[in-house]
Amino acid sequence: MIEDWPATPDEAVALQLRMAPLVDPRPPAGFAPRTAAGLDVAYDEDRLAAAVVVLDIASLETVDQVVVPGVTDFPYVPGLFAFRELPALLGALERLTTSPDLLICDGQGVAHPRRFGLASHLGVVTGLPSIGVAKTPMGHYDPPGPERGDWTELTDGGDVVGRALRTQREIKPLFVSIGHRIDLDTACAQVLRLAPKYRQPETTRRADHLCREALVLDR
DNA sequence: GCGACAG
DNA sequence: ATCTTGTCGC
Repeated sequence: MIEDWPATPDEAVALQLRMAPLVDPRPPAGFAPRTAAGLDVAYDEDRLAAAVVVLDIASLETVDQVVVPGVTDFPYVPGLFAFRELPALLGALERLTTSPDLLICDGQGVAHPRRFGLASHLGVVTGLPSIGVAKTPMGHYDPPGPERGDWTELTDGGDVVGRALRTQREIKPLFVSIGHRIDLDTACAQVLRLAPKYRQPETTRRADHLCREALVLDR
């Protein structure tokens, strides 16, 4: 499934440079996502659990979920985060009953040194529209206003790569960037819609809870 | 050369 | 990511 999987950081960087041009910032024709999947991974030593939870965007009800166990192959290296989580997340995605319309990822999309963070990598590999939602920025930004929905640009090397988006009043913003096949306005609107009550989107919250629980039960 | 650097 | 106490609020 995953050809030429890198064994070293140098190979991983080379793969990102080859794949970054494959990111398509244009949404599919008539894009109107009905479901969104949250993806997250939890760790315990060399074990991990990857979870995907699919929500109906309108009702925020869970319509499908999968969690799979795995092992950590790749060390955590800033900029190469995807190589740690991608294999397990793809395995979980394959086991879903239905294909989600949109992927909400825990990390950067194009707000990344090589414009190819986890969300972009997942989007390109699956062909699905994807959004990167990170808790910490990779780039520079000025603090947005205090209200829910307030935002400022996230920049890197002179490029606008995403937004610092406040999802709750006076709560630290999230850092949203496009992953693949979506535009930044739509990405931010979807994140806001999915986060009516807490800082993080419901998709991410449920996937987080699910993989943590699985890690404990599998032990 | 030194610091910064998603989870 | 994970480690952690008490504390505030619904």
